[in-house]
Amino acid sequence: MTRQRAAILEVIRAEPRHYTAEEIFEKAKQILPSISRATVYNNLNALASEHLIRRICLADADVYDRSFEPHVHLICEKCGGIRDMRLDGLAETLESALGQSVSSYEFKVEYICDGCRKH
Amino acid sequence: MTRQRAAILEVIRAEPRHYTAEEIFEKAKQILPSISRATVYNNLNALASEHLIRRICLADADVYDRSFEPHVHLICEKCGGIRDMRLDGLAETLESALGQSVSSYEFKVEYICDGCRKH
DNA sequence: AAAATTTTTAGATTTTTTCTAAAAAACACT
DNA sequence: AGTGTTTTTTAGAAAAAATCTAAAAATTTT
Repeated sequence: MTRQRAAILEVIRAEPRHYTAEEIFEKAKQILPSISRATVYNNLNALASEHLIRRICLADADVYDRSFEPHVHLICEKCGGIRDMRLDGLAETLESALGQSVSSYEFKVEYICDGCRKH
Repeated sequence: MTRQRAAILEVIRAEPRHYTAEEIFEKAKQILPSISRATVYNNLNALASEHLIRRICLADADVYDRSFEPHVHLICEKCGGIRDMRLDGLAETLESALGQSVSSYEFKVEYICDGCRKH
């Protein structure tokens, strides 16, 4: 475990918010000012393929989720806000429909959030 | 409806396969040789936000799906192959868990495809 | 068919991500 | 701790992906 990777994980795990690669780079620089952009990209790719974090593609940017635990991402169509939700039993439903086990899933849902519905 | 948009839709709808923006550009050029890359990107963005097609983000590229109908995308962890699957009742499950209706969803599942499991 | 609006175009520009080869750090082994 | 091996990082260049621009063309409206 390098100091760089630790800093990147620290940034991602600090808050439930989902950050872009550029934001993670900026925040990691506050911890390790000499960190390189390539290191951030390398680590985000590595962490995502090791299933320690998850990449989520939004309309205008890719962001990273500190949790790889299966959950639903609710994305507001109006403001682009993103909210997490648990939904149990989904893997089971999926596996029985497919007839085979699955490694992981990513469920992205478009809706209108409370704030936007009031307008 | 411009000839360019028609050509782009024609390319996307020709086959169930999912193409990248660049592939769509190449194929659209066979129909309209003067078509510009910007037109392809403009239209893909417009079509996706009008919900006529869907953008799917894979590990190494974004691809476009001719159908916006809710369905599951099964993505093989080994070979990256992508396969569609129907899964009924998902919207209902989702809406009752959320307590509110949803506009659409995108369900991406990682698994090992038949071909790769044999090796 | 004229006017108004929208879309397209080619290429430059911007943004995002990856690549490179040398240096540094981490790891493995005694 | 010391040595050698392997992996990771670095800075900057390069590549790749997507957007922007303003003029021209096509489409739509009247």
